[in-house]
Amino acid sequence: MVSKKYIIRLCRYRNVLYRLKSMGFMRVVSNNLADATDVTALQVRKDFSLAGITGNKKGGYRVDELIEKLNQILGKNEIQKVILVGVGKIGIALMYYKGFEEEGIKIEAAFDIDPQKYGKQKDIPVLPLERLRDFVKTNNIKTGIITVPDMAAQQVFNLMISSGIKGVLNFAPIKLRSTPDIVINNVNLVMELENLIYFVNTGERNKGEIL
Amino acid sequence: MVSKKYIIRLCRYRNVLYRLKSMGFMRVVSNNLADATDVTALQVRKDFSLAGITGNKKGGYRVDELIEKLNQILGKNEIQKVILVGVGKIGIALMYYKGFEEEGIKIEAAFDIDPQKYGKQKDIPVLPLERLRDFVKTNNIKTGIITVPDMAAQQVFNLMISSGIKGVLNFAPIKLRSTPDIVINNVNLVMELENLIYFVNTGERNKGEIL
DNA sequence: GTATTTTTGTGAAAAAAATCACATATATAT
DNA sequence: ATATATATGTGATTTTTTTCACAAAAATAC
Ligand SMILES: NC(=O)c1ccc[n+]([C@@H]2O[C@H](COP(=O)([O-])OP(=O)(O)OC[C@H]3O[C@@H](n4cnc5c(N)ncnc54)[C@H](O)[C@@H]3O)[C@@H](O)[C@H]2O)c1
Ligand SMILES: NC(=O)c1ccc[n+]([C@@H]2O[C@H](COP(=O)([O-])OP(=O)(O)OC[C@H]3O[C@@H](n4cnc5c(N)ncnc54)[C@H](O)[C@@H]3O)[C@@H](O)[C@H]2O)c1
Repeated sequence: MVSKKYIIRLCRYRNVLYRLKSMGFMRVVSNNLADATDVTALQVRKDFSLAGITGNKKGGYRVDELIEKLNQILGKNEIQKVILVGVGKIGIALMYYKGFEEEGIKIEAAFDIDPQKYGKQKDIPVLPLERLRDFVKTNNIKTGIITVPDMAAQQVFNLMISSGIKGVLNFAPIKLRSTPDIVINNVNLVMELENLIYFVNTGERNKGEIL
Repeated sequence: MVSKKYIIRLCRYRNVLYRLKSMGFMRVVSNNLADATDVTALQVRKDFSLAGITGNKKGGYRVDELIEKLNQILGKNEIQKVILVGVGKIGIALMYYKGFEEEGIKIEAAFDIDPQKYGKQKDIPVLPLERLRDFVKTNNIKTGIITVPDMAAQQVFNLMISSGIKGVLNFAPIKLRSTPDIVINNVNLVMELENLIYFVNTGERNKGEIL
């Protein structure tokens, strides 16, 4: 059983590795990765050790091998399909963001209740909410993003889950009522900012929470 | 020295308390707060104990008193001024978001290098980047949000810090080079999604990382 | 007015995560 | 070939965070 923090560190290593690879690096030592990801070299090695990844006593790790292993662990070898509900300000920002596709994540469709939104954004179809269930089943989608107003979030969530979705990235600052088999990651930007402001005001050092 | 997680829990309690208050509640027991915030009742009491907040052995905590204490600890008794740099898709979404003001956070101004963006968004002035330093000093701003393209983030960060900013909420998925006295909270949405997908794919239960 | 129930509060214990200490392998230099 | 420097790898240790166990206070019931 692994923790979220651990997986996020693996993702970070992977990101850095791709950049190193594109720069022509063949090998990398734990120290390089540590510098680039804000963890200690020891933590890097421990993580790899735990992940069953092994390097050379001198000369560190082979970049290609590392990427391959991490991709395997992180399930990055096929494109990950997601849907999005709520084609508003933040939803549209996400739909136009190129960063997801670069990581093999594709927003296959978006849904809204406002007919004015139907059509396309970028190359992503925007469909009526009623078509969600069918779309999710047909395309075997397992992951959804919620960017609807707070009041609508629970109801959209319920629809998603009953349609077969297993994991939700939720931008509404509410606690979704759910069951333990569903994975929910909440993005609460107000809280991120409140938190930041707290540490700024008190002058206390935020001990480098990852992410 | 407190951790980020701890402060975030306090923020969550506070949110729930405001809602309870608006519903007319005068008192609350640790169990209620626990249910609403996805932590255990014990954790709630421990947190309060640590924060020097004390309740009644029966009848729990006074809502008003709790809110007051939490506001005090979290520095919520005055409006928190922030600036934003990068009036693009995500920057604009944030500028139009009402959730910040509801929590006493005000985006005082935004900055960009594209003259087409100058003017206003909602009621927030959008100014040339060159005016940042002056604005920050004059208005004694301590907190900034970075929503510029990845390539520009470090440079904008440097400008912010050299202008007197002490804390940054960074949306660019890069590691900002900084010094230990500066607080940085990174929001990495790709990683949130990658992480979610990992737990969906493996069927492992993500042990409820807060936030 | 005494017993019972409810709920806080905290020192102690357990669990989880990070770090240390050091053994081990391998490349490079001499 | 031997010594030296560089890095990994892991059991042990420390630190941090959460949970347990139970005492104490206050309301309610009998
Ligand atoms: N905008 C931000 O910067 C920001 C920041 C943090 C959190 N959020 C949260 O993100 C969510 C969306 O914010 P926004 O600013 O993009 O809002 P928005 O009003 O711009 O967009 C909401 C969209 O959801 C659609 N919608 C409403 N009810 C729906 C339903 N039942 N089913 C499907 N679609 C529905 C609306 O038609 C609209 O297109 C909110 O919960 C908000 O709290 C936004
Ligand atoms: N859009 C998203 O959903 C999303 C999601 C995750 C992360 N991000 C990150 O947020 C950042 C912004 O993304 P976006 O989609 O809003 O981009 P965008 O291109 O829509 O907007 C960027 C804005 O920054 C301005 N800008 C560029 N260089 C600048 C500089 N040196 N100083 C000041 N302003 C400058 C541009 O004029 C533009 O207005 C990126 O780092 C991106 O990786 C965005």
